[in-house]
Order: sequence, then C-alpha cells, then structure tokens
Amino acid sequence: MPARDLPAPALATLCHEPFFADGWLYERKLDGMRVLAERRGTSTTLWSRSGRDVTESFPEVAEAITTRAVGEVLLDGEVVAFDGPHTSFARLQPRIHARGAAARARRTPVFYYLFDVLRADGADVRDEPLTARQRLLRATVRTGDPLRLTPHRVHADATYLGEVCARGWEGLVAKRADAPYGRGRTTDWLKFKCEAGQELLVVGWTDPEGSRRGLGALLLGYHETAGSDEVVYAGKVGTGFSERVLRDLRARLEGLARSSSPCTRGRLPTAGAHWVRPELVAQLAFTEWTSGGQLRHPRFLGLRTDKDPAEVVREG
DNA sequence: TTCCGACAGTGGGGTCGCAAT
DNA sequence: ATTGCGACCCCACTATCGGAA
Repeated sequence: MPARDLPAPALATLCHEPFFADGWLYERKLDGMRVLAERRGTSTTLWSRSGRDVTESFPEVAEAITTRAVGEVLLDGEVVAFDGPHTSFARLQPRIHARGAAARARRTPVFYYLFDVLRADGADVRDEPLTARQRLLRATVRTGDPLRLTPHRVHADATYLGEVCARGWEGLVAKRADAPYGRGRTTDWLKFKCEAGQELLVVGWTDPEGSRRGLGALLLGYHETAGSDEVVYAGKVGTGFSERVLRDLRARLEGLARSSSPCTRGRLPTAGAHWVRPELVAQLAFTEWTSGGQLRHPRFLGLRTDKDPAEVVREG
C-alpha cells in the first residue's frame, strides 16, 4: 500500500570532522532500520524510509505502539536487533525481508528506539523545536520493551566519542536543540561515525558502466600472514575516486594484468573481473568487516606508496 | 563572484523471494 | 535442487547546476 501524506523522515548529514558545542544534543547512532510509526484510530502502520509499509515485518512493534501510545501520532525511531551489547544490522536483516508467517517464525527480538515525533494529537508538530518535540514524545508514549526512548546527552566531547567507538558503537548523531524537524536531508542533524581503516592489496578491477569512466570498482585482498603467498579476497570498493583518479588507476592496472585471480581464498566475484599482480596498496575507510569477510560501506582514500605489499594483512 | 544544497548517477554487502535452469 | 536476478535494507562518493549569500 502506498504511503499517502506521509512526511519524509529527516536524514542526518555525514560529517567527517566531529565538533561539540552548546545548543546541540548527542545521541547514540544505532545500526538498524529507520521506521516511522503512524497510529490512527486503533491500529498502527510502520513505514520504511522509502514509504513502504513494513508493519508485517515488525508486528509486535506496531501492536506496542497501538497499546502504549495515545491519540493520532506519527513517531520516528530506529528498529534494531542486538548481537550482544551491539546493535546489529546483520541480525535484523532476516526480519526486514521475511513477511507474515515467515517473519513470526524467526523471532529475533527487536526493539524500537524512539527519538522524535512528527504528529501528536493529530497536529503537525514538525515546526516545534527538537527539545519541545522530545517532551511531546515522552508525554505521548509509555515506554517498555519493545519500545525504548533513545537517550541523549547535552554535553559531549572528543573523549566521549572515543569512548563510544571503543565500546563498539556505530557513532553519534548530533542534533541542533532548537531546530524544527528536517524535511529530508538536513544539516541540523549530523552523523559522526566510528570508522575503521586499513591498507589492502589491489587484486583487480571491474569494468565501468553507464557514464562511469576508467573502472567500476577495485577488487581487494590481503595476505593471510605477512610475507605469505596466500591472498584472501576482501571485497570491492567503488567510491571515493575522482574521474582523473579512475583513469590513472585503470592505466596502472592494465600494466599489472594477469589472467587468473591472485586470491587463494574467499568467495570471488563470478563475472566481469580483471585480475592483476597484487603490487599496489590502497588505503580504505569502512564501517566494519561483514560476516562474509568483506568490507561494509567501503570508500577509497588513495594509494599508499610507502607500504610493502607483502606486509598487507587484515588488522580488525 | 563564490559558495552551498539538492539531485542524479555510479559504486559497495547482505538477505529474501521468485523465476529460470 | 541450484542458480541468477531484482528489490529492498544499510550505505559511500563525485559531478553538476541553480540559487543563495
């Protein structure tokens, strides 16, 4: 069922230079799925970020909103699953995709972390400042699992962000305390992400598509141990290049081409791969290693000329 | 004139469901 | 029974253009 009159959720802007200032509130960044909950009459509909009805995926959340919220409301929050102390998108994924009976059969527990309200008592409250909306939110919903309020702190600093990352959190979201609810992407909400980084071997490339020039993605790998002949495939990176860098990389890789993969382990891409001798070292930033041993949300930062390819091993 | 925000386009991993093999 | 593919989630980034500053 298509969403009608559904406001778009406010989206935070990624910020690579964290700052801490008065007038901002800081929340834990949760690694789950963005969900708007719309309570009308005596039922609740859950909406995904793109306006898809996802009530069937999280029926217990919808039921909890129906019984624990009051009036006609539109709430904003993140549905998460836990792996130990950490929110885990991988754990949540089966719940996202499975519908109806299949969803009920796989009862991975989920929680709905509420952090905002767009409509309360039938009225649009998006132009109220954040702090006022937070009060409205607390007055509108009785928490209790699976409903939880997203805690925030008024003061934070770089040390706190460091602690948060050491704890394995995904990062922080900074929100301007006096800002109205954003229409789509907004700089009133900023994401400070905990990122991992490391050097990896370039083991190949894929062809560009559409208007892209040079190459589509770099294929990456690392040595099982330093100096070892064993090369483990580590996935691809397809973003972070300027057009000029794309063309330069392609030219250099042509000169290193070989007919077969240098990788001895890992699940390799099935089609469209060109392989090279593993002599170039790339610097990468990414959020985490997936359970399949590949990079999640990778971006290319540049080539390293000061690093011996033989020494490239997995760090995390 | 310069800068910024919105948009389009291209790229990633993973899961599920379904059609084709 | 297996495989391939699209549709979703989560995203990353660059290039471009028009309007704001």
